[in-house]
Amino acid sequence: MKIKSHTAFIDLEHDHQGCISSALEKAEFLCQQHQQRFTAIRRRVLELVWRQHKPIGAYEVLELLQRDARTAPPTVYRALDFLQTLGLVHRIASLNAYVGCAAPGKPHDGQFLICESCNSLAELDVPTITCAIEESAASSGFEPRRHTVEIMGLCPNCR
Amino acid sequence: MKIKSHTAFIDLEHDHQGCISSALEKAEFLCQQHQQRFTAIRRRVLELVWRQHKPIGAYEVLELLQRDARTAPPTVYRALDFLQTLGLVHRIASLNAYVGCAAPGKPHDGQFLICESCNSLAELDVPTITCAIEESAASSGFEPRRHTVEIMGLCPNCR
DNA sequence: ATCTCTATTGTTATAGTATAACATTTCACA
DNA sequence: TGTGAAATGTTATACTATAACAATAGAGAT
Repeated sequence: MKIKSHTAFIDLEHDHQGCISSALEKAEFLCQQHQQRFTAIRRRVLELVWRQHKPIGAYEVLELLQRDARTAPPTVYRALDFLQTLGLVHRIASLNAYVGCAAPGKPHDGQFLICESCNSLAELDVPTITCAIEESAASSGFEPRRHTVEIMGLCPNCR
Repeated sequence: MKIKSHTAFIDLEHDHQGCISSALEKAEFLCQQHQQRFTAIRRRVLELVWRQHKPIGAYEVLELLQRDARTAPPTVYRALDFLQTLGLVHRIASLNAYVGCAAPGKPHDGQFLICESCNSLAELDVPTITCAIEESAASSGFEPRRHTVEIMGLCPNCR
C-alpha cells in the first residue's frame, strides 16, 4: 500500500487527469450554486490552469487558447478574474501567475509554498498563520480584509 | 507630553523631514559598511521613496527624477534593486511598488499592513508570523528562504 | 417562436511594469 | 595620470494588464 505523502506538494505520480476532471466538476457545481455561467472559455481556461499544475502566466494561457482560436488578452483576463472571484483560482502576486485553488468552495486567501528550483507550488490554509496575522494586525489597530502569503524556498523534492 | 501611538502606522504629524534625513543617514552608513557606493542617483531615489512615505511605483520615481534630468527606466530599476539588495527598500509585490524599509540594518523580509483606503503602509516584523510560516513550511518538508506577507485592509485612521 | 435585456465575448488600442544589450562615463586605486 | 571595474546612459523591446466600444449569445417574458 502506498503511504500518503505528508506534504502539500503533489505526488509526482498522482492522477493528473483525475485532478483536472475533479477541479472542473467542482467548478461546474460552484457555478450552478452561484448562478453563474460556466462558459466554454471559462471552462477551458480553468482546465489549462489545472493542466499545468503549477503557476501559469496569463499570456501562457493565452498562447494555449490561441491554438484553438484567435484570442486576445482581455478574454483570458476576464476568465481568470471570474475564476478568481469564485475562488477557483488564486493569483500569485510575486509571480504574476495563476494556479488552481486546491480547496474551492468559498473564496479565501491561502498561503503558498513556492519552489524556486522546480516552480512547483503547494497551497496551505494554516490557521496558525492566519491567526498570527490577524492578531498582529489587530494590535496595530488595523482591520485586515485579505492577505497574501507567498513563501519561496525549496520543495521536498528539490532540497 | 505626546503619547506614542501603539500602531506601526506613522503619526500624521510626525517629523517627515527628519524621517527622510534619518533614512539617508542610515543608508550612508550601511553603504560604507558594505563598501558600496551611495551615489547621487541612489541617494536621490531613496529620498524620493521616503519622501512619499507610502508605496511608490518605479515609474512615479522616474517621473520625479525626470524633473531634474533626462532619465530612463533602467536607471530607476537599478537604483531600486541596489537599495533592495542592501535592505533599504522593500518591494510590495501586490502593488508593484516600493517603500522605504523601516528598520534597515540587514536585509530581511517583513510583513506589511496596507490600507486599501488611504494607501498608507506599515511594516511589521512579527516573530509569531515568521514562526508560524516556518513551522508550516517545515511540516510540509519545505525549506523556506524568504516570504512575502502583505495584509490588505483598513488602517486605524480609515476604519 | 420571437423579443428584449443583460451577461459575455470580440476587437483594437494602449497603459503600465520591467529588462536586455551595448555604449559611455565615473571612480577608486595602482 | 593611467587603468580596470562599477555605475550610468541609451535604445529598444518584452511582459503584464486594462480601457473602450462593438458584436453576440443566452435567460426569461410575452
